[in-house]
Amino acid sequence: MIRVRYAPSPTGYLHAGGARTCLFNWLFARRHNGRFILRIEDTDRTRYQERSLADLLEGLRWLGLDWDEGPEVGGPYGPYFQSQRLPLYQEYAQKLVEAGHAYKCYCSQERLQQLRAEAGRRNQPTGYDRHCRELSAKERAQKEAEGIVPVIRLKVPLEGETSFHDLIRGTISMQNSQMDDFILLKSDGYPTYHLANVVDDHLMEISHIMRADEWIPSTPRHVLMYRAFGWTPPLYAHLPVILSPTGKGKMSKRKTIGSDGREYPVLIREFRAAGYLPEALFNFLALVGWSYDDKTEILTREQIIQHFDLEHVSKSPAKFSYDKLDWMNGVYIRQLDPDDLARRLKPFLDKAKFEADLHTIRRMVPLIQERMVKLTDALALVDFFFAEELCYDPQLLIQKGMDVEQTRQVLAESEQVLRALPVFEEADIEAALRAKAESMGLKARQFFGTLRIATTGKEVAPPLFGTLAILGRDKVLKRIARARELLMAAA
RNA sequence: GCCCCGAUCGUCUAGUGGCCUAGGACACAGCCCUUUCAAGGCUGCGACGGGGAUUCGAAUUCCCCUCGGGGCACCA
Repeated sequence: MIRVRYAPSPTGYLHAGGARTCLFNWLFARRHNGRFILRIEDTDRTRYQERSLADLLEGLRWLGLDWDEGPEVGGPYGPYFQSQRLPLYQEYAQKLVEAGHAYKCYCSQERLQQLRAEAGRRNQPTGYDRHCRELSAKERAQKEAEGIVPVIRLKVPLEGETSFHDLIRGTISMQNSQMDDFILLKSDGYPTYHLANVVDDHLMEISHIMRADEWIPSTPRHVLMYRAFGWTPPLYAHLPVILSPTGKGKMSKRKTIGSDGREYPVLIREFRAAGYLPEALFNFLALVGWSYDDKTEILTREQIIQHFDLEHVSKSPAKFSYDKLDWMNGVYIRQLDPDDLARRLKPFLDKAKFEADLHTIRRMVPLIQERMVKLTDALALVDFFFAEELCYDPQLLIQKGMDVEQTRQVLAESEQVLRALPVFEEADIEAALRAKAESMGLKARQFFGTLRIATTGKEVAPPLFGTLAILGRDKVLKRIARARELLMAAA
């Protein structure tokens, strides 16, 4: 049975890198009919943030990444919060001490800090100097008597090397001499990541560990722990990290501002608020670090599940391409059923105080659907529908090759034609206006250009005839009249 | 400083010794379509980091260099 997990620590909001790691685990589980487990690694009390758990669960659900075991759904291997498993870690750490694979360390944090500073100054490795490794029973008793609460450290072999097989990278080894005696159990009784991770993965019968590249250096330590416990380690697959769009370093949770001043979303909640579709982000994220073939980019969730494999996971880190995500989001928006798009647009319009019912939004959709990259783009596309009064430079009314008088005529004639129309519908509006433009001997771009400015206040706007129909005859006539006033006043 | 991982167009990638004159996508440029803007269609620009070795043959295997990334906490 394949069992994989995503094990975030609730120290901040869910970001693209975490979501990608989660996605790969999820895909692997779904592909192989395995189980996907969500485990919360909340063993750092100083960095814990209450709101991050809710954000995490919400973000995963938004992306459609459901978990078979974990918070809110439970499961046979619980609890799924490490803070609720403390006695377990203490018990296992103790076992290691008793077996001689670990020992208690009484060094103060001040001493350790000094050690690091000193080593750093001399450009030496910064690890622990194993001061307490060979303490006698008497020495230990003395420290205990002084009331010092020890940490527990793993007794790393001094010689030899530790290696493991990575499903993506092959064999990776590290000299044991490169590892220090790292801490398993902190003095507050909480386990470090290393201990909790190994104990839980074993107890929860995790078969494959898929996590970011940055964990490679600590994997040999984990292997050493499995060995000390007498357990078989799971299979490892280290995923390439996602690089920041700024080009320096990996993608962080902090605000990322490109050299062009553009602000890049990194948190899932930010992508959502910016108007990205979950299915587009899902597709895009699946493709950062994994590829299907040499030509297919747009894949449904089902196709991705069906084809996902570790074979095609890349080894090298990838920059997060926002240009490509934008393109892909546009593709997904265009593919959306118009009713569906209208529903998704509603909250964004509501938030902008554009009061439109679903029916009206639905009428606008055909005009804007292929002009949006993100849902938020709709706002700038339709704002003129909701404006009380348009604000624009009257000179814009006068199109290239036209004069004030001709412009006045276009407005006057349009007004007349539109007023006379028996029904105010797109096809009729178009027919009448085209005929009028032709009879006046004006080019379409001239005639409609003037009208566009008059009715939308913009040089760039959605297709005119559909726009007029939605605006409605009253509003259109009012705006044309207003344009004539502005034109005359400016002339 | 030490250790680990990586390296194909500007970016994301395909490539698993001959199908490679290196394929696709994004971005960019041009043209077409067109009431503006989009969308769409067509075309173009554009890469195997360097040096050795193995081989009849190397983008693909090995070594060195270079460059990039990551790790070295009582964080995860």
